[in-house]
Amino acid sequence: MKRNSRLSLALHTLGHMARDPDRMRKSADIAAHAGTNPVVVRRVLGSLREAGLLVSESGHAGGWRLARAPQEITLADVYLALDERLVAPEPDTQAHDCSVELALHSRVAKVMAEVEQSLIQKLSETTILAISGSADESMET
Amino acid sequence: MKRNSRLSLALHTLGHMARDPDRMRKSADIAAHAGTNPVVVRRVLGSLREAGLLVSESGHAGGWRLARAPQEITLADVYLALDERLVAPEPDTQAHDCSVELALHSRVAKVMAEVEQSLIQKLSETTILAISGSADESMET
DNA sequence: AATCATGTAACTATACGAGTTACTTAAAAC
DNA sequence: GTTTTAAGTAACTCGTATAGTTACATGATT
Repeated sequence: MKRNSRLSLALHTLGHMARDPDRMRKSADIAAHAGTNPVVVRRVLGSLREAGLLVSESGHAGGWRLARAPQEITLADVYLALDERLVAPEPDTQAHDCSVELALHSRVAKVMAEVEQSLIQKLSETTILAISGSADESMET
Repeated sequence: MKRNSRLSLALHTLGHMARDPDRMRKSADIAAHAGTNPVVVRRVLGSLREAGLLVSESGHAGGWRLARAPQEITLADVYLALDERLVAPEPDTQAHDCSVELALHSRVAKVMAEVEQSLIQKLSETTILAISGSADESMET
């Protein structure tokens, strides 16, 4: 794995969970399927648990499971839970008192914010049930 | 400097150039103003020259200058010249024959492509003259 | 020829994220 | 109540990407 893998891993895992929401899955199994490490899985899914998308349990029958119905979880929920930003934020301008830099920053920051909102809006239109390939929700390309 | 600085540096520099398009600027001066290194400046501006946005000259009266009028250069031109991507592309899926991964990839890739187009569209609506703070083109926030 | 700027290769330093190891905590099985 | 099994987490290594730096070649003007 390399870049942006947290979101990919999260969505991939939730897609599978959506097909069989009641089944408990171990981080070791998830990691094996995704070709990564159990600790990495726990870190990523831990963020989703904090956001209320997943629940986890320790012990023999432990593992991970959806916290609510798969049609109630959108790609936007997942995107926001991990706080990755697929749209790069403007780097903090260090109070350079340069009018060009100020004008530039406000202009670009505004555009990026709009684009970010647009992304979230689009992501919110797809649920993880659709990603799962379940027949319940069609996958028109 | 750290991240995403190429685009910032490019736009900042072009913003200044837009205020006085005929003046030649040395990479050393630009670097001093931006708080970076002349070689870094030459690398970034070199990309803009390849894209036809700037011209450069060697020797005593040498330096860098806009290749065309500042109102003819938009932020999108600059964004495309450097081929940074502020919108993260989906990482290449390594032919994992997993239906969830495939569905996920096509879904997300489509959204990201739309968002990227939207970003470019928005960037194309602002010229570097507007960034320059020149009175010719207003800066309504 | 001397000077001054760009052009560029090659290297270093740094930041960041994934991966890994090792350990603690918690719940179920026995 | 001890064993087993899984999550939780800290701390570290490793790979990679990018800025920064050094050094030198090329080209234009004086």
